[in-house]
Amino acid sequence: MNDVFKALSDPTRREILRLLKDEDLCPGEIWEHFHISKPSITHHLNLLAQAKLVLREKRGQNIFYSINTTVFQEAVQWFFEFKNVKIENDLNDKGGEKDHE
Amino acid sequence: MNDVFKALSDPTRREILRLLKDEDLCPGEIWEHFHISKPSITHHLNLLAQAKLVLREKRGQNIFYSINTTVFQEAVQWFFEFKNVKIENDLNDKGGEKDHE
DNA sequence: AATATATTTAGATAATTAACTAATTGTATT
DNA sequence: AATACAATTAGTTAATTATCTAAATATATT
Repeated sequence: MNDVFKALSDPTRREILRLLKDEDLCPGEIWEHFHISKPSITHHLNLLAQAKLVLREKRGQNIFYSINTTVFQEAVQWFFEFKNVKIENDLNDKGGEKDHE
Repeated sequence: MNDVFKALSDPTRREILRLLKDEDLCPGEIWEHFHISKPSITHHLNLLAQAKLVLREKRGQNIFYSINTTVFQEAVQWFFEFKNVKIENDLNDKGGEKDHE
């Protein structure tokens, strides 16, 4: 899960994911949407693939990248841990612990 | 939203959030859970606060940090953009281009 | 086999960042 | 006002990372 958050922490990589949301693309096509070099695109795609946020499939001369929805679901799960944050604490702590120093 | 993902990309900061999920804490209390210096804790809390993932409230000598659930919800929203990734593309692209290798 | 195209690898550099120690600020207590 | 405690700021360092150019690999076409 650390790899996932690391991968998502870069705007370029999030934009790549947004592009892949609509259609599978290969590095050259992705590259056309940015103003950075192809090796940089490769670097970002490696990090996304390492986090399993994207899948690759080689077809001839091209390598097609696609979104891996499974890992997206797992990431959402992480957030759901924070769904019901301290309900009774809001009553206990704030009322009772003021003079505890 | 970039600040949010940047803030979430560090394991220490995610652990801090997990601690704050159960109760509001001040930097000294948070510090006791880690093996890093207090200034480092301050640094992480600054990034979390900048991303608005936590709120601070000064009470006398202490500053209490708490989870800001609103921003968590916004982060989940980001993921929901990827809910229905390329449905017709799965039919067109993958069906048609298979045998071109 | 020679050439063109697509992508990655290698290696370097500049920017960012997480960590530290030492010093400072701010609040409470005696 | 002097002391103690809580937290931050300042300034440094080492590690990470995003980027680049040049070179290498791999596939397809002529």
